[in-house]
Amino acid sequence: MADINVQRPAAQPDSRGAEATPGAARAGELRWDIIELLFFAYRDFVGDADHELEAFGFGRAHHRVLHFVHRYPGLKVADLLDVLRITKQSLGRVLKQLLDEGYIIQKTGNNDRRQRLLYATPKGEALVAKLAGLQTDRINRAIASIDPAGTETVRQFLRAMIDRDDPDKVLEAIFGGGKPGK
Amino acid sequence: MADINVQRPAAQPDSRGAEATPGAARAGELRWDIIELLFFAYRDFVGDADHELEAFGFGRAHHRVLHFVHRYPGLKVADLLDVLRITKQSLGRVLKQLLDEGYIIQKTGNNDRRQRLLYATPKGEALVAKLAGLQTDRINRAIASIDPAGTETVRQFLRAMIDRDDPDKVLEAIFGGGKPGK
DNA sequence: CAAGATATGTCAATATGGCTGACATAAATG
DNA sequence: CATTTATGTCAGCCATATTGACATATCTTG
Repeated sequence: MADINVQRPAAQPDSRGAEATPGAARAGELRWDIIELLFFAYRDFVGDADHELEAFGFGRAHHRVLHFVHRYPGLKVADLLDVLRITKQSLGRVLKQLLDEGYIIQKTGNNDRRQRLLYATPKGEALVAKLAGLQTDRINRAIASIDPAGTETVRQFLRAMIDRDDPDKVLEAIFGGGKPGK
Repeated sequence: MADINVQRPAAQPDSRGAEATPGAARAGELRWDIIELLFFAYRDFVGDADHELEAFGFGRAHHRVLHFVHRYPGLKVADLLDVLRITKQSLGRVLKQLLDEGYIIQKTGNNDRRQRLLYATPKGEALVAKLAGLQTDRINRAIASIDPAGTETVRQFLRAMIDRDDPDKVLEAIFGGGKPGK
């Protein structure tokens, strides 16, 4: 059984090469540990849903669409493009599948009949809730391991990790607290 | 300027369809907000690096390889496959580029000469540190927004989000505290 | 009303980064 | 020597993303 060549994370001399990276933390202050934890935490977090989605012939892209349509009923296609930051061609494919298979329905906008307002069907609600259940279980386990007051700390940390310049409508709803329009 | 159709996240009736999702939280307890925050936080977090990587003709896959080789010098190819959970064919492509372009070097194992131990070159160190600098800036900004003691809470939360069954060598190093071998 | 802008949809081609299966080589192991 | 292990590679497939071009319906404006 081959011996182990892996050393613990070496306290690197931190050879930040090139001309002092713009706006970067000084040497020795890099958050290697948190960078790494975010990688693993997110990998396992989305892994929960990925596994379940396979049984439906769906991928992560479908989950993201279904999630936001569920959360923000009446979302327009253009809003979804903003939020997901993908092109309409990419969205088109997964959205068509979700529509064809009855997970989402479109309704023509009342004021602007060009718009297609998106809503999750009961079938769609069921799937997205199932996926959220798996992820919630993981989150609850993690929250149980920290100080009760820590939940708000984690929430605040995550919020502060998000770019707030040029927010889309969903981010406005999350942050704005009260500027959901304009 | 078309009116806004997006409502704030509706307190959904939470139609967990189908037979009570196995092991899932009960209705009304789903962590929709944290699920969503994780999506946005991770998107922007990796976005920092993604943008920079473009200039080098690299993608996320290259970053991940470079990161772990940097952090765990002497990592074997097989270890990297475990950590990244991809196939050797997939790894082969990006690893070959990183080797060809001088970001990583291989050294034949001392005990087992079949092994190729991986090390980041100064060029590789410079790139990975530059990327980590960008991400560290974001993390520092987020940490600055929470209680000083909150950093450890966040770290603990992230650690608890990670699967610990069948850990690879990197996770053993992160968690094991002292069982880096076997 | 006619002209232009907007919201959506679709066709075609391409890139990235995963995957499987098959096979080859070198070196360790029994 | 036979087998297993560590690595590499060829060939093809799939999902998801991209760009550019174009079509249609509808709203807005001069």
